[in-house]
This record gives sequence, structure tokens and C-alpha cells, in this order.
Amino acid sequence: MSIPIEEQLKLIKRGVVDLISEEELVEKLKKIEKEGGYLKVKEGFDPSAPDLHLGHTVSLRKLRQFQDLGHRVQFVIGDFTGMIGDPTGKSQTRKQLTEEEVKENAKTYARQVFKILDPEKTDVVFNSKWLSPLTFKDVIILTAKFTVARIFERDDFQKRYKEGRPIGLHEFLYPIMQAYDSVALKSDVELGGTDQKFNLLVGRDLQREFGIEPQIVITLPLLEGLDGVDKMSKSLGNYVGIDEPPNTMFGKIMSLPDHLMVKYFELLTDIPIDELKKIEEGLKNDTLHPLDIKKRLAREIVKIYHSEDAAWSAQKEFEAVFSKKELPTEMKDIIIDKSLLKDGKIWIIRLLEASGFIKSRQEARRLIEQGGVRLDNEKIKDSKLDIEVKTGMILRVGKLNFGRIVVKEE
RNA sequence: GGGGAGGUACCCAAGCGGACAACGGGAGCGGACUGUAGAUCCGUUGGCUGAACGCCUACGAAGGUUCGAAUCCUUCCCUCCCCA
Repeated sequence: MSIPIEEQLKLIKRGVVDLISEEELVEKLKKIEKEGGYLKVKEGFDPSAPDLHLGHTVSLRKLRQFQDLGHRVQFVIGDFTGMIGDPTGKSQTRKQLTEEEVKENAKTYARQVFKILDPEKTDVVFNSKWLSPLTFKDVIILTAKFTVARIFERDDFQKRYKEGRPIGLHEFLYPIMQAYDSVALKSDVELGGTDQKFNLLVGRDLQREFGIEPQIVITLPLLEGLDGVDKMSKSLGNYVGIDEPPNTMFGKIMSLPDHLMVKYFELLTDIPIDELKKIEEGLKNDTLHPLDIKKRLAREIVKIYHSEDAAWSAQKEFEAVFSKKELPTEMKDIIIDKSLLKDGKIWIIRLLEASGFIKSRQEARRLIEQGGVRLDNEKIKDSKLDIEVKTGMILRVGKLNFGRIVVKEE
């Protein structure tokens, strides 16, 4: 370990909300300096949602920084809770996952996660390994270490209680299970979003109970999604997946509200802090154009998950389609079987159906009424129209959906 | 165990016998505009039928009353609060 502790701290502290506590972290680092070894840095992940998006990368990138400093990551897959199935959430009982599904998801995870993490310095572990063997007796002993007031002080519970929303008894156990992970793994550091602060702190308590040196807790800001309001999540549809193609990624980032640009730069890109300051200044006093900055942001992010070239060509494509209103270079084929044609014509509604851009015929009618359907750039205004179609005609539905018609012979 | 309040579309939330496919807000979609899919303004948001306000499905579930039910009754399921 040759990197000075000062340097390490500086890197570790970038972008974090809480660091509990800095002194303890320094102690741990000093010990490593003297005796060698590394920090075991833990973060837990839900096994049911293997599609990673930029929201996840905030902490993943932090984990990576630890790795670059020579430390190891404990990537905990919460398969135990996944297999039980968490009945929280008013809408639906979460689907119970089978062992196979969990394994499958883990693979998907690994594929995506190692776009950021260094596989050489990552231990992927499943928490069912130590949680499953616990007996009811063990659990009681474990829970006896906490009081209701201690667990209940979590503001999440407080809030739900005040609002009269249900809280499942088992939900009280989740912080304890997560804390037990830290005991089993003897973690030195645990990372999470600010919403995880409570759980992370419970980990410290439980480790102390077990006579283990308590872990350092680091929380990172939650990333708002593209709507600029809610936390980025797949179910809200306001996310950018790290597996998405360059053009999609670029376009999605361009839809980000302006006020989040700086935050995105800070948490999702590698640009240096002083440059970040310059951007912030420039936006404030109008010397930099928001559109240019946003394009830069989109490029920086696409670059990380694809390549510099991909980033530039995504930008070019974006400018062509949205600024110059040109056709995208790639679009999907809409196959029209010749048998659907009558005298070479097809009913517009049926054409839309074949395009796959609509969910129902009602929607198709609505879109036409509202002027959202164009064929070869000509607005279609009547939903009763029969249209003569030929291979190569371009159907556009809304702003984003383009398709090239292909009439299939035979 | 006793008493009270509730369960409505993607979310929040009105409606409490016909005019209800259900007010309003959020979100989504479309259009205009532009700096982009940002902001703003307008429109729109169950489905089917080549479309009339005709049919089907939907207000926790199942029955019932009624010409007619999200609305009334019965039973059941679920949630919250107070008391024990």
C-alpha cells in the first residue's frame, strides 16, 4: 500500500454525504499501512432487479475507487430476502424468486457490474449462506439485542406510521439481517445511499455486539431520475440503463432537467472537481450554454459505458434527428404482408398495428386525431384512410418512433 | 375482545342510487414552440367494433335489492386509529 492516507481520504470523500467516522477510517488505514492488507468494503444488492442503471453506479463507482486504492469489495447479493419475498409495497407482493432465478440474476449482475468494478478485487457473495442456517432461536437472540424504539426511530418507519400506512413486522428484521451480513463478513466499510443510513448504522451496532470492530459507514446521494423529481428507478421509468445502446443513452440524458446537470457530472463522470466548478459557474452566469453542457454530459456518460467514438456518433445522430429533423440512420422495419393489402392499399389503423408502435386501436385513433402520425413526413389526419404503401416509405409515430415499411411479396 | 375510519384507474384523491369509463392533481402520451426528449402553453389518457355516444371490462371479493349500483343490503378478505 503506497498511496498516502491523505490522498486516499481525499478520493474517498469525494461526493459522499456521510462518513462515519473519519477518525475510525484513518485508524483503519493506518493499521493497513503498518501491517499490510486491505479494507473490506461491502455493499448489498437486491437480487430481483438485475438491470443496473446510473442510479446504482453512484455507489458502484465509489466501490471502484476503493479498489483502485487497493481495497477489496464485498458484493452482497441479498438472495435470502429475495427468496422469502418481501410483501411490502402496497401495489403487489414481490414475486418470490427461485434459486435458479437468483443465480441467473446474479450472472446478469456480474456482467453489468464488472463494467465498473474490478473483478479481481471483488468477492460476490450471497447472504443466504449465513442467513439460511439461522434458527428461530438464533433470530430471537439476535432481535433481543435491539429495542423496538431503536428500530422504530428510523424515519422511514416513523413517516409511514404517522401517515397510517402499514408496516410489516418482518420489516423490522431487515435492518438486522443486513447488519448480520456485516457481522458475517467482518466488513470494514459499508456503502449505501442516504436512505440506507439507518441500516448501515445498525450494522455498526451489531458488529460491536459481536465484538467486531465496527464498520465505517459511507452514504452517497440518491440520484434523481430523468424526471428530475423521484429517485432513479426502473419501475418509474426515469432511468438510464448501463446496458442501453449509445443513442438511447445519449437521448435520455439529453432529456434531463437542466438543474441536475452538475449533480450528474459530479456523481457519474470522472471530470475533475475544478472543471466541475467551472461548469457550475458558467451555467450560473450564462457564459456556457446549457445545451452544450448537456451534450458534454451525455458524451461523458456514454463514453464510460461504450466508447469515445460511440459518444460522438450518438451526439451526431441526436443533432441530426432532433435539431435538423432528419431521419435516424437506423430504424426498425415494419413488415407488411402482401395479403394485408387491398388494391395495394392498407387501412392506416392496421398499418399502425403492424408497426408495433401502438398498444391499441383506440390509441392509434387518438394519435391520428392529435396529429402524431406521419407517413413520408406527411401528417395523416383521418383514421379511416386507406393508404397505398410501398417498401421504403417511412412511418413516424410521435417524435421518437420511426419505422421503414417493407412490403413482403409472395 | 370492544369501538371507529377506510379499500376507486399507473400513483394520490373526489364521487355515496341514474347525467360515471368515473371531478381534480401527479405521471404518461400527442401537438405547438424551442436550446434537447429540458422549460412553457394547449390537448389527451380502459378496450372492441372502418365509430354509434353501440357493446364489453372496471371502483377490494362474492352474492343480493332495484327498471338501473362505485354508490343501498349481506357475507368475506385487507389496512389504519382508539380502548382492553
